[in-house]
Amino acid sequence: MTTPQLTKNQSLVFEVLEKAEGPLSAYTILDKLRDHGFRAPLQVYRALEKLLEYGVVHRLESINSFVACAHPGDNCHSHGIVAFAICESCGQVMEFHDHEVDHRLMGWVRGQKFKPEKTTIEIRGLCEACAA
Amino acid sequence: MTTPQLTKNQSLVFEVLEKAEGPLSAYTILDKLRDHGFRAPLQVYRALEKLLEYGVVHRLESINSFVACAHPGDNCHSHGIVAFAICESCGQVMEFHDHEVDHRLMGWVRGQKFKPEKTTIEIRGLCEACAA
DNA sequence: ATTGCAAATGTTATGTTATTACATCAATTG
DNA sequence: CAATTGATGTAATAACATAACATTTGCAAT
Repeated sequence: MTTPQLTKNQSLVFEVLEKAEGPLSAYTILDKLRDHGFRAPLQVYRALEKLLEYGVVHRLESINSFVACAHPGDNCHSHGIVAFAICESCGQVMEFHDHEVDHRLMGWVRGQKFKPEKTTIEIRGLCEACAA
Repeated sequence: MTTPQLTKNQSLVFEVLEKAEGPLSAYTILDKLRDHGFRAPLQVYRALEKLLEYGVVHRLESINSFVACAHPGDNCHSHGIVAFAICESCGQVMEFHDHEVDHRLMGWVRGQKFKPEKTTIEIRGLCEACAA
């Protein structure tokens, strides 16, 4: 799937996430876009919904936040399951893929005849700098 | 770590989760315990906090819900990372462990010198019965 | 160019999940 | 019994997310 031209609101939300150092909550995004005319949460959530669909933004379930995909120009849906390491101190997020992990999880899933739609892998802890 | 004697509120919350067919939200638990004197969310959240700590209850991050651990009498902290398959149709949750997945994730983590505290693996989709 | 449709947007209100702050109570121990 | 600690009760509020409905915009078909 290729990413279509983003609409105005989608572009604004995406730019905010790209410039951010780490994940942002929907309401933080809203606050950052008040100057651009955003007034209500739905303006953010609707844009996020599309950006997630296009695979250019990820949702971090364990911290109710959103982050731009770490693969500029690429789209993440082709890489299999995406995993995240989230530093609980500085907020930094590392995104990675591991085919063996995918393979094991999908193997289990097949064994159960479970039909996966969306898989979440999130490791919360301390990054190297913060653990020191 | 061995599970200490549960307090009154902890027992009530745990019993509700054990009897439930699937995961419950904190507010659903609250409603089920109104007859037992529960009045406020905090009574539930405080009990859950301890039950999570003891490893007898799991939190499903992707659906903001809680479920009793699938290993009666045992405690889950000894099994490495716990993974869940959550049916989005019937709500049923399957809990499993995969040492190879643990190994791969922990290998990546070591390579980054990241210090993991809590890892979430949740597969949402359709169980065999619901996919049919 | 106009009509008709689909998608995007704007706005208000509300629903759902989680925590803060503070008071009280109960068990333990020195 | 005083002091401490952990559990509980209660009210208020913060944080996250969606429903419902009105309006506007872009664009294809005629």
